Amino acid sequence: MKSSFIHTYVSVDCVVFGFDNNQLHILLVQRNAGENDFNDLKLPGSLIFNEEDVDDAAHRVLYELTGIKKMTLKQFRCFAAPDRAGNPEDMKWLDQAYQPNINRLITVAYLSLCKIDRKLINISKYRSSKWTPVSQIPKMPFDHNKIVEESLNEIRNWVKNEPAILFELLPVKFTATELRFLYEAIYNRKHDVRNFHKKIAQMEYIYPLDEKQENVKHRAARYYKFDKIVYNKRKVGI
Amino acid sequence: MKSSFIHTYVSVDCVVFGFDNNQLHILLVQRNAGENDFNDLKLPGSLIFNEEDVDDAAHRVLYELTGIKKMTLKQFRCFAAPDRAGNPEDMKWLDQAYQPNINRLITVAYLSLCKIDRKLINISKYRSSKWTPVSQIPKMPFDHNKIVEESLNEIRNWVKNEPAILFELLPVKFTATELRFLYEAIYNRKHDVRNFHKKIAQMEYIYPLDEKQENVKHRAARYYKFDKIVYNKRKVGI
DNA sequence: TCAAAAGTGTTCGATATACACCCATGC
DNA sequence: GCATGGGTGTATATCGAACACTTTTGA
Repeated sequence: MKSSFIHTYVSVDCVVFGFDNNQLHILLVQRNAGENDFNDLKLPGSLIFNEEDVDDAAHRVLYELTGIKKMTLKQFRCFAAPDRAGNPEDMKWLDQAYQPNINRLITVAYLSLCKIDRKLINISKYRSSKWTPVSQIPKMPFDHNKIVEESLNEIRNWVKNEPAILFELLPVKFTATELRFLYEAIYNRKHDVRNFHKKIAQMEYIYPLDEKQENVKHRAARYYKFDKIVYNKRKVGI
Repeated sequence: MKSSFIHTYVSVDCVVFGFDNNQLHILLVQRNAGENDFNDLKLPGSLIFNEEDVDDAAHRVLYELTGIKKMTLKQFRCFAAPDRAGNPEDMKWLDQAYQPNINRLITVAYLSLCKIDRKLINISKYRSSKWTPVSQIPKMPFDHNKIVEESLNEIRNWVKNEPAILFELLPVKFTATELRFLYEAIYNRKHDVRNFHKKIAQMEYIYPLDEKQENVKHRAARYYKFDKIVYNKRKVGI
């Protein structure tokens, strides 16, 4: 009886969202560092270390992947189906990447966010990473496709509870249209332009700059900025 | 390097909510089966078995605790702080309950719901269980107090996304006042009686019966029932 | 007839939705 | 001057919040 309790390895996997070209993207990595093609992508992740909390492991993975120290992240689910690493290909890769005879692997999935134009400094074991539009996510190893699918629901909840995270996906200065397209990409529905302007006008934590777009071949759009201090004050008021 | 990846034990812990006397309760168990006092309570839980998904482990724990086969449940967070089982008392108990030298223990926490007047058939390793009002949760081992704290936020989200779960906490036939008190207990704020009646009148999935309370020393309240079929139709419509 | 809880309608403000035209810019 | 996308206001429906008195029942 006692021996049937299982001793497992635990990993973290991170779904890092970016936003570009009116589409959500996810940062995927090449599974096999040695090969130079992008036909074998997966979510960035790692086994957890001894004496390491899962949140810390996720921060570590993200740091190694991007060079950013304290990325905003949120745990959203533990995936532990016994056969999730049952594919022979995947088992082989585990043996190679970590150590032989990993009998069982449970993963804790995280959401994270990154300005997609940010220069990433990759010091991880993965040779390279690639921003992939959510509409073009390839078939991935383990249950990574399932994790991505669930992450798309989770990010909606997250935005609802903490709208500030939107601004981690946008440039520091952004236009109303960019913000609207971001909403549209996350919620997958259109928003009326006029109503949207009204909405941001009454969000005190979004303030307009005098600055406008330059070198655009149409009327230049105004830039806005997010005011974290005002945002945080608002929250304690609730 | 490779050896610093950790092989851990994984458990599930369940926060089972009940509702009685206008208060939320949580089902706690006696940690030490041999002793007959209720001074050492904890959340029901178990290590996971080989070849067992965490969701299945949670279902197993709940079945052994209540005799109910498919309780509604929801995973809400993985707790993995390295020192979460670091208390010597807790380590001693782990050695005794499972096996010696459990070096590290990660837990996946679940929410679940139970009609509190339901007769429970306890076949678990715990001698007995006890419904405890959330206002009177004692100090518990490991990080169980923290888990309970977070579960109270989670249940609010859950109700928002899936109001049907409320009815798993109420008798099959319930009065408007019972439902209102349940809302009040979960959200920890008062609701206006008239507005509340209006609200349930326009929830098509709550329908009034002709039946009323009996043997009450005041005006008898009407009973209502929850219609799962109407509820599910409504959902696909969204 | 009293105590205790059930039940009932209206008003107001805030919020969400629908909808169409002029403006600024580069070419 | 035209193509491209930016920016603006009003009217209506919906939802949530505030608020006080009458009804039913058993003791």
